[in-house]
Amino acid sequence: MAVTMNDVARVAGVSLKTVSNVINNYEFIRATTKQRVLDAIDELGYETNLTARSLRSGKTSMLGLVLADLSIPYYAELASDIMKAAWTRGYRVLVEQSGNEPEHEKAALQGQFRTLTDGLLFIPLALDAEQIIDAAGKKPLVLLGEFVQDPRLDMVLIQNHRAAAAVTAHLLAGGRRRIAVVGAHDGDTTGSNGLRLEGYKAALADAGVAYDPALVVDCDWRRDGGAEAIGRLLDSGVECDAVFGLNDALALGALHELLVRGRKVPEEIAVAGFDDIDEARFASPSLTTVAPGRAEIAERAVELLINRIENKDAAPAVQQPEASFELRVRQSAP
Amino acid sequence: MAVTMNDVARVAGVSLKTVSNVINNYEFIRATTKQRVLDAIDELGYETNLTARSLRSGKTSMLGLVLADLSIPYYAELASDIMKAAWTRGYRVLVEQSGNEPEHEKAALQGQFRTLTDGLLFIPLALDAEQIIDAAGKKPLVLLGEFVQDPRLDMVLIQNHRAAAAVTAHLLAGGRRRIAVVGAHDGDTTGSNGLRLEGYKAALADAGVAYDPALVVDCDWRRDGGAEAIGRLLDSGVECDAVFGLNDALALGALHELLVRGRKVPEEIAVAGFDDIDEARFASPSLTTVAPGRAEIAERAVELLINRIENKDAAPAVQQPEASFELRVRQSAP
DNA sequence: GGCCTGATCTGCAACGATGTATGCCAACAG
DNA sequence: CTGTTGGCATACATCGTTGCAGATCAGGCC
Repeated sequence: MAVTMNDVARVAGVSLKTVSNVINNYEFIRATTKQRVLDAIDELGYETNLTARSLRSGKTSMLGLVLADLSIPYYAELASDIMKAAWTRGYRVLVEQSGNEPEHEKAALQGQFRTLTDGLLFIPLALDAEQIIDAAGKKPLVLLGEFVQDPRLDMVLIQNHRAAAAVTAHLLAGGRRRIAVVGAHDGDTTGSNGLRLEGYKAALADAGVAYDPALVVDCDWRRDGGAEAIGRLLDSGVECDAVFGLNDALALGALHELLVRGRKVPEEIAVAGFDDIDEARFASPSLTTVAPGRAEIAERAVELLINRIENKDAAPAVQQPEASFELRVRQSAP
Repeated sequence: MAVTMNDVARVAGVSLKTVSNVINNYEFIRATTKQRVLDAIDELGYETNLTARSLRSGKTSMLGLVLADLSIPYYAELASDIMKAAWTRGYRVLVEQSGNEPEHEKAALQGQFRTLTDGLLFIPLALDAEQIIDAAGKKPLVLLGEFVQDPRLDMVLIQNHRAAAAVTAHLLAGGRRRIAVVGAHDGDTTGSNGLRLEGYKAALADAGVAYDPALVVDCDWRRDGGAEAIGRLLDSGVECDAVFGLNDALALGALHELLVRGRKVPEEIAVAGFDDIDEARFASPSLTTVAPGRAEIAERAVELLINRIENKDAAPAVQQPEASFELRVRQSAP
């Protein structure tokens, strides 16, 4: 079997508890004793059994991260940042893919998954705030600002409205007047789709350009969704001089479809996205987009969650820090 | 505090062990007793404490997955597939990012990380076979066929040699004669880089085309590495009519750089990659590449690892299944 | 010398589940 | 009526740690 503290204690000639004390850096241990224990640990190749420690201490030092799917670049990049942020603070991250299904999201919120983690980072896609509050247990929970927004929940916010307005304003400044929106439904006002659409409308209004619902097409937020949606729009005879994909995958899908159809980008039609995934820089033409502060989001979310975990008693008001965004102008919409 | 089996037992009026038996589907339980227990579980909202179960049973039902970084699309997509494959078999996956650093890889192989998992899936990048064997503990370990290859280790193999030869043969069939290779060093013979380079050479030899080491440029296996490397090659005055990026990120980086420099792809220079990440389909022009059977690799690796975990006693010979590959011809090299 | 203080180390119980051994009862055979 | 079998339920020990409450001992002080 595995080497236990007991074995180390025997070899070092001390009590089991002393071994524990050495490992946990208890202050009052004679240097010589400490050394003997450390030598024994080395000799036997002892490794702390984290499962036992968790059971006894009630802490797992793991954070849960629930997202739709790692194969989506934005989530993968965010997950990577979150894992790094957690790591530097002594936590590991256990990822759970919800596949965008309400049942999976609910299960992740309340199921046994929670017993494995000290707290949860959650990117909700299928559940609304009400359902989340119902399903969530007592453990700390921090949402990552995507679709849901609610004053009762801790979350890190993306400036969906302002960032989308900035992108739109940039397109308008470039002289575009008929800007198609890919990834929303006319009338959406909540969630990332709604908030970004509202930002788009606000920028139009600022510039005195009329809003035309015919320019708004909805679809799955994936590359193929974006390609299909812009195709549908063009086939329906609607003309446009710019496309705003509500995330980069949509924009890249649309960009691809436009080029396939022989449209010149950006001369004829400009394209812009939202997220600034790495791929955006290397697309051809490279994609103009807005960076929602991914690293900052990861950092803030992890920090907030760990604060909640470690200061359970203190229960200050709900926190909703906002990440800062930055427009990235590239070739697709100079 | 949390609800325990004890609480359930009290409410249901049975012993703690009976609750355990119900949960574990023990056969001989009166239907009425079972129902009473289930009702109590429901009433109290009891959730099994997985930490306690793990400690007692010695199984965590978690697989470790060590890879360089989730922000690399190929790894993210592979991780996603692995998590799904593990999930259907009742296992969760704990991901650890090595950042391509030997120290991190070693730590993941032997550290406390192992006590959290029943077995490890490992994509080695920095360590060689010898170091892996030295560092690895007794728990099951399966490598994912990237760089390391060794008859003493379980692993799922990618047909690096044959797949790279197939890509090269396709480029040759298209009339290309000066095919640059991005991502290897002349003389590499092992690892993904070496094996793919060897495949390339074999295909050249088959077609009676001479191998020119000047066409081989090395760099980091990332988009920006590919861009920089092809730039370096062209700046040095070497001309080529095709580029084979040893993975898709390299190929896409190179593709981007070529277009920036005004080269026509594929008319002037064809581009091909290796991996078939989702992005390849939506690049412009879309990228010709080879799909190394990612889903199959994930499936096989998980299956092999779980077999090792669950049939510890039986220790048959080392297993090294090979995933099948498929050429995906697209616009960048028709 | 007796008492107190602080450094150093120890034993026991407990975290919440499961494995083993066993008890109890009804049904059935002899 | 006794003995055996099999269904059903239980008690106890145990996994490897850590928290809590001491135990021990040397040195300083009155």
